[in-house]
Amino acid sequence: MVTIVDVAKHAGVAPSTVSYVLTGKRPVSAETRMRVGESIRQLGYQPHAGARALAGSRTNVLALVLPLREGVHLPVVMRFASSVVTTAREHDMDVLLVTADEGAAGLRRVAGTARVDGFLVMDVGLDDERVPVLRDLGRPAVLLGHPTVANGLTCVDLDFEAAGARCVDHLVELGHRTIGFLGAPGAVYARNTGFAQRTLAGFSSAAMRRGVASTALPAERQREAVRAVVGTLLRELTRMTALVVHNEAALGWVVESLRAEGRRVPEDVTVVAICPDELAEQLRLTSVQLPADVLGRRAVELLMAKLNGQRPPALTLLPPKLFSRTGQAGPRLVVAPPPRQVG
Amino acid sequence: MVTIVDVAKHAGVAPSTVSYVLTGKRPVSAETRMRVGESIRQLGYQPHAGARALAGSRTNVLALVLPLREGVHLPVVMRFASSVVTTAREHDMDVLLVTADEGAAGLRRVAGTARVDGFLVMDVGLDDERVPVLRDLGRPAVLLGHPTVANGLTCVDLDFEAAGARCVDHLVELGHRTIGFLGAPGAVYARNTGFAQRTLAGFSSAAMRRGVASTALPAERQREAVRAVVGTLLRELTRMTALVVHNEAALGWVVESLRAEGRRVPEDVTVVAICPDELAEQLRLTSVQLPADVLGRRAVELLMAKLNGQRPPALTLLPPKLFSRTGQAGPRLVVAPPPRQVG
DNA sequence: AACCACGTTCGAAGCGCTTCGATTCAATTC
DNA sequence: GAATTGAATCGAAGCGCTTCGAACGTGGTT
Repeated sequence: MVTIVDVAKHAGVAPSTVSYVLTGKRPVSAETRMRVGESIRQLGYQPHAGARALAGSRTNVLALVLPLREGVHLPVVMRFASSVVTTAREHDMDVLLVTADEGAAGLRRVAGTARVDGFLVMDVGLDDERVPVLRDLGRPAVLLGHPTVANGLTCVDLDFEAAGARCVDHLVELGHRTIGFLGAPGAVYARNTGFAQRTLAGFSSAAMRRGVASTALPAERQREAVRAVVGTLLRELTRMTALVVHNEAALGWVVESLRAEGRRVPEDVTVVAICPDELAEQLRLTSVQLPADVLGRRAVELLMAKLNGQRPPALTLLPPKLFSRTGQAGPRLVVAPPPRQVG
Repeated sequence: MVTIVDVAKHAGVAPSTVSYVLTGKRPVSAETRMRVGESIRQLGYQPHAGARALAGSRTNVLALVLPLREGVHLPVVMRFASSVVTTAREHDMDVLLVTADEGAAGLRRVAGTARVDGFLVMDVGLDDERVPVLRDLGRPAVLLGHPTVANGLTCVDLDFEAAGARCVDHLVELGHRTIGFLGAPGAVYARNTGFAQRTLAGFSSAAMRRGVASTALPAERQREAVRAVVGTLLRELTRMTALVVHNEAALGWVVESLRAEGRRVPEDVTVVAICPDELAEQLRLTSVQLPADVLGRRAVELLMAKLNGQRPPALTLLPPKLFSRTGQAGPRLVVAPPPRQVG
């Protein structure tokens, strides 16, 4: 193995000088820098990660905590993971994969053994045991999915409010004047927080602002329940030509119900969904997608900022991406505004 | 931070003794072991991973190299990754996530900086640049997917030959006596190696052994091409009541073509696919699944064996799992034999 | 009673790197 | 020309752990 001492000897300098060349933490003359660089190249020197971590108390590794079993849509997780690793590498970081199965104990372990510098935690629940632990651990962390705003922690999520509004705006631009909203099961709105409510709020205020007639109803996931709600909407909102659906499980039944009621989709009723891209793709519906790749990138950037001692905003909401799938041509990306930041 | 010295003082022993308690590399009296263990618990001691790696030249981390972008079916990758992490943790190992994008350079980097003890590489190509690098690196590695048998390297894969045979056996047990085989595009069979050929071989010899009439044809992925091949099969093998399909892209068109020809699926023609589970699930077809979870577990176990100085078989072929989806009941797992080992 | 052997435990020497105070030397200043 | 400065570099002290030879008892042997 080639060590820093070998490089130092080869370049005729002290080991510390090589270190300074590598880290840039002290000025080194251009000439020395060249010479050391050349020695590094010739000897094929690669610093020992463990030694670095020991002496410098920085591992250059970040923990990515993923729900690998269930819950979140798998392709979304993958895209996110991919984006995280790529972005991390741009910052010269490696990624340690931790499953959510390990729970808080897993976080304690990798932090306690000084394996990682910080955490990226996906799919954090509203009352997650890991949140307090994360705060105690005293290492930078970025949470994804649910914006559990907790002091000191940083969160990233899709801007669901904007997503709701975006659907309305899109439909209004297509000429629709009466729009329905079919949301999550009632119970989801009952807990007084979360993305469902924010989506609905965005939808409602946009409808108001745009002056369109609208009705919003919750829906259970079962086929019959969905059929009933669709029936109600068609009856109450007789001139309804468009429907925004924020309920993955019901989505398929919604389309089926509409057709059963004699409405063609999308000719008679245009359906816009807020759901993972794959599902919308399959049903050929225009949709607002979860921008997993942007989410991953942004999350890493926020974490890096914290590692560098900055204090990034406590909450970053990413602009929704709307893919139009009405035409015969491939998905058309409608450009969205920059992210919102809070705190 | 609590160090080994703190623990040693607290327990009234030398640091080295604490180390031996932890690693078990030298005998320690039961009484001392107790006392040290108690101190560890009381102080909440967790050994510093970097220091360990430096002194012991063992990181307890393994690299998982995944094709995160494309190629392999995403859910399969996830299941595999999940299984790898879980199994690795059982062996007290952590997992560093590396994307295939980084190529051979990525392997050189994580090995050169002593970040990992070994490699798990998924989706290795027939003439992959990483194979020679992996051999040079001199660290244990286990390859998955294509059994590129290379000296010193260990491979795990699905036993495609058994998969082909299994389909026949299953169908014969259901009473079928004339079975067609619709395979990958001709070009795939032309390269003189790989899973396509092995599947076909397994199918053919099983058909022979079972005394069933059979015809095998390659098929391109396009709809018209598939339709033509299905037509040919129906004409040539007039009494065909079952069809084994080893061509993911064509699978949907196969079912469509059969129905267009007036054959009900599965009543008139039973289709068994060799494909990712999700696809078969969607089309409600009985299928042979890639056992990603078993694959991941086995891969880690092989790697651990190598890390412990053993010389596991060069090639392990996992028994195929056949899921029957003909009935109304949920998937029924038909139990399969133990893995085959070579080398 | 002196000896040996064995199971335990200790002490010290690194592992390869970062970091900080000290040192050097040339360029500036009075 | 001596004193002052500041940039560039050096040297040494750790970081927390493993490991290896040595030391220490204890019990059994001759």
